[in-house]
Amino acid sequence: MTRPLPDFDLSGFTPYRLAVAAEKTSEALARQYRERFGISIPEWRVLVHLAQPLDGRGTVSVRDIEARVAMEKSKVSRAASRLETAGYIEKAADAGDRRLVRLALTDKGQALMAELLPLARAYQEELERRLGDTLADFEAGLDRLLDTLPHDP
Amino acid sequence: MTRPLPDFDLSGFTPYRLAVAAEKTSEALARQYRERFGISIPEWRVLVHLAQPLDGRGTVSVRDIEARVAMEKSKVSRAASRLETAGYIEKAADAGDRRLVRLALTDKGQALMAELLPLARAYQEELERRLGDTLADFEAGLDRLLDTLPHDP
DNA sequence: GCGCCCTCATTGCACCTGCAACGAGGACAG
DNA sequence: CTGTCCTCGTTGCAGGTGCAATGAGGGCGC
Repeated sequence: MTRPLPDFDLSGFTPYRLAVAAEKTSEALARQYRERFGISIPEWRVLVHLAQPLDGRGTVSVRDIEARVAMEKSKVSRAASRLETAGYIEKAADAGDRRLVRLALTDKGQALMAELLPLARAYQEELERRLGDTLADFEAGLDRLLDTLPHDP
Repeated sequence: MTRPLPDFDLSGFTPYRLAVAAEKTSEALARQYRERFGISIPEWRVLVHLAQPLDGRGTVSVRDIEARVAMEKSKVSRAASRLETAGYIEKAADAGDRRLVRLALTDKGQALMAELLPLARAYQEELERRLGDTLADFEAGLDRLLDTLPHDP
């Protein structure tokens, strides 16, 4: 009665493998961001979105970010508050719809991103080098997972 | 002076993509585990390791688990405490080296795993179906990332 | 205008986490 | 045996997190 359990190989379990890979790939960059700039990953994601004026304007609301990044609105809100305290972004009520909060990089924030983005780019290139000839197929598989799985059930 | 920033596409950034994919793939299963069994992901990982008697014995120490799973020892320790409180595992001092704590599934824990493991298996098969013909290449790329990156710098 | 229901963002709460510090125990040289 | 240094596991603390509740505001029918 001690062995009714089926074998199960955790190291072959895709969700687990993805979690470990995500953790490992984030770790190196995250440490740099934290030690050199005092920036966490949620904060970094917010900053990246503010660095690209996707729409006409250069400002974005909390829920724009929430929609584009896989991050809860409370997480976005708190990350934004920390960034505001640090002086990297500014919040302003939207003139048209006063429920919205428009976020925008300050000059200090722009300067920060001018340093951070090249680091991220270089790291991405390093990862692509490591993936070598498996890169395209790997990213294709990742695309399938990302496309297929809903994330607001 | 408003556009000195290089373009950067977050949705093409591999660490970000991995984080989102890991979150999405874990979410569905994690919710089931939580709602139906009251089990969190760290607790699940501990349980899985206790369900496979990798060595001769069916018991494992905290640091065995720490080494085999990408989890801090404090996380393992607290997950084990919760599992013990819930009655799924038992802790016992190792006879030979009294610093070690040997963890083992109780009967209740074995019964739990007999339910959980088939769910995980079925989910893995579903993911593999979604990946379809990209599966092999995708897993190969994941292997490269997992092999290359150190995780104890 | 008024009521109703919706959306946006924040916050309170309970919990989880990482990290450093700790105590207990083991290994080993002298 | 004693002292020193190591390992194992737990815990205190500060801070992050998810979730639900909240308050402010908007849209619309009447």
